[in-house]
Amino acid sequence: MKYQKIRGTADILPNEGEKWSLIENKLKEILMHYYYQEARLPIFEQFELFARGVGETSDIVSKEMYDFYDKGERHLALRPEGTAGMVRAYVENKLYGPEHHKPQKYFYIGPMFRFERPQNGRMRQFHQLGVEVFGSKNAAVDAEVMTLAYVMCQSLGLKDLKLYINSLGSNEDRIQYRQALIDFLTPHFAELSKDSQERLHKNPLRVLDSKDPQDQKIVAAAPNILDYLSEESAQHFGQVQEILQALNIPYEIVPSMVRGLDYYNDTIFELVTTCDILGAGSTICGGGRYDQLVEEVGGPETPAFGFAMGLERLMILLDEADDYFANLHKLDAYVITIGQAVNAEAAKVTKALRDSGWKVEREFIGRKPGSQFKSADKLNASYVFTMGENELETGIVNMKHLETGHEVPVKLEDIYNFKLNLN
RNA sequence: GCGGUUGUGGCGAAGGGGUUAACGCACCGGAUUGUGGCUCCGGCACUCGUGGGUUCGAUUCCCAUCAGCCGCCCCA
Repeated sequence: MKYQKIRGTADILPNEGEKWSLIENKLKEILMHYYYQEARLPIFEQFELFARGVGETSDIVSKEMYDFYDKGERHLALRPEGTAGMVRAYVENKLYGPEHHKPQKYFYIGPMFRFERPQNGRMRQFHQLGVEVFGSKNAAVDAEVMTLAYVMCQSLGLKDLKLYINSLGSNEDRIQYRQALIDFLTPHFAELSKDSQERLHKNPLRVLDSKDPQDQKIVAAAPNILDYLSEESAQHFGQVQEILQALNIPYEIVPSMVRGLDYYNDTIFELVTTCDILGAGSTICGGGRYDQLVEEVGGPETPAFGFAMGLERLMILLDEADDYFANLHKLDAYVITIGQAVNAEAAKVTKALRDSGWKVEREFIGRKPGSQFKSADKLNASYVFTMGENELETGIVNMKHLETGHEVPVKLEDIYNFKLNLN
């Protein structure tokens, strides 16, 4: 084999591709109902945008970026996530202008790139559906976006879904909590795992969701971030819950939950599956509030809330779901040809049937009739039309219903005039 | 980035230094000059991810490399 795909990329082959568009269409329909509008943004941006936006110290920026210099010596990067680009577009195009309905609610679907070790549901090029809302600090926005994420997954028939929520509070809240956490953990430094010892300096909140059992024991007694929320943040978080309850969206508060991007404040959430086919990456959707990012990117003070959903993870889960995709390719008819002479007439029959709204395939490679029937069977065709020289002469074809084996003669003319009678 | 594991036809999979590389599925042809899901017969890998080495000889051993999978880190 001369060429192979780049590590961590995937070929979504035709059969699979149909599943993707089926899912995407379904999700888009829901997004329409919630009044979200689609944006299509560049796949690469200035490196700096991500570095600043996502956070220089985040893993995504510090070790997972696909960055490069173009022929004009510009430092660029393939987008590792969608929010930074969306915010940039929002600011650059002055979508905050008075003529735009507030808040603005956008979504996008597309590939993202992260240089990581591939695993099930974790690719170097992967796809996200992202949602961003700009211009409201209302807790109802938080709740709506989380509801949206939940409903999208639910509508696809996903089971074992959990909505985890938490609040990071304001910047000041977090700084205080961070210090409290460091103060608490420092006496236990020697007992912590190696990973967590490092995390203590870089990002102490991360120690909270360490998988190391010893760490977990220590952390169990750690101060709770929710006790450090300012009154405003606590009230906001309370309202978010109130609305979720009113909407009957089941959720769970997980005070140890932290997110990997630096820009979040107040509400954060994750949608995870509790079944284990996804292995380590059971999060299918994550997001939260980011009230400072727009300003950081050069726009006016604009609160915002968003999430990203991992599409390949969704697809993996859906593949498990029974026959969600069954009958995707069911044919209404297969046109069998016997002999070169019927080539054109078979084309006419096929087209006429298609024009009348049927899903139709025909024989192209001239196999024996028996094999063609096998194909028709395999392709799940309801009817088979047999075209041979006899039919050419008489103008009458055999239409066979595969399931019953019942055959009826049909006039070609009737097919061409869309007068086919299925009884 | 670290650790483990795997790589044989379109797919699944046996083989374990010696030369015709099992088997199953799928596919193609025939038995059945134009009618399917069963059966039977036949066909289908100059070659065992790639490159190098050891050897009289390597798909089998060694090294490197690429890729897949799993765990960690982290995340969608």
